[in-house]
Amino acid sequence: MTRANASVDERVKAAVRTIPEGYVMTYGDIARRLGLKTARQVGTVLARGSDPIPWHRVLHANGMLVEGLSAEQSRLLRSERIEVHRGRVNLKQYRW
DNA sequence: CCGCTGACTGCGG
DNA sequence: ACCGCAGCCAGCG
Repeated sequence: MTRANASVDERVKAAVRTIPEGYVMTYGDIARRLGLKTARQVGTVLARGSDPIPWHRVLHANGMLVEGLSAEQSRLLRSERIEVHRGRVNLKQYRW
């Protein structure tokens, strides 16, 4: 009931909500943390983005921002003091 | 059941 | 460091 029964959809959203302000995680990080098979699953859930979650804290494996949403995303990240340079974030520094 | 798509990745050039 | 691409696999028609 704690987690096991929850749907993948809910678990992904819950995981994203655990990312503290000022930190980021990659799609792969979340997938591995939840024991999911692929990072794409995480992306698929976020793409539907039905609920208010800090989606901007989720990046690609190399720190790149989400294609097509980079403007909005970099604005949100910078608003919480995360540096974005050339469309990417330094994971060594901000990865949770 | 089949084929295509996608908010992904890792590897090779 | 920067592409390009094949591999993966859940979701949808």
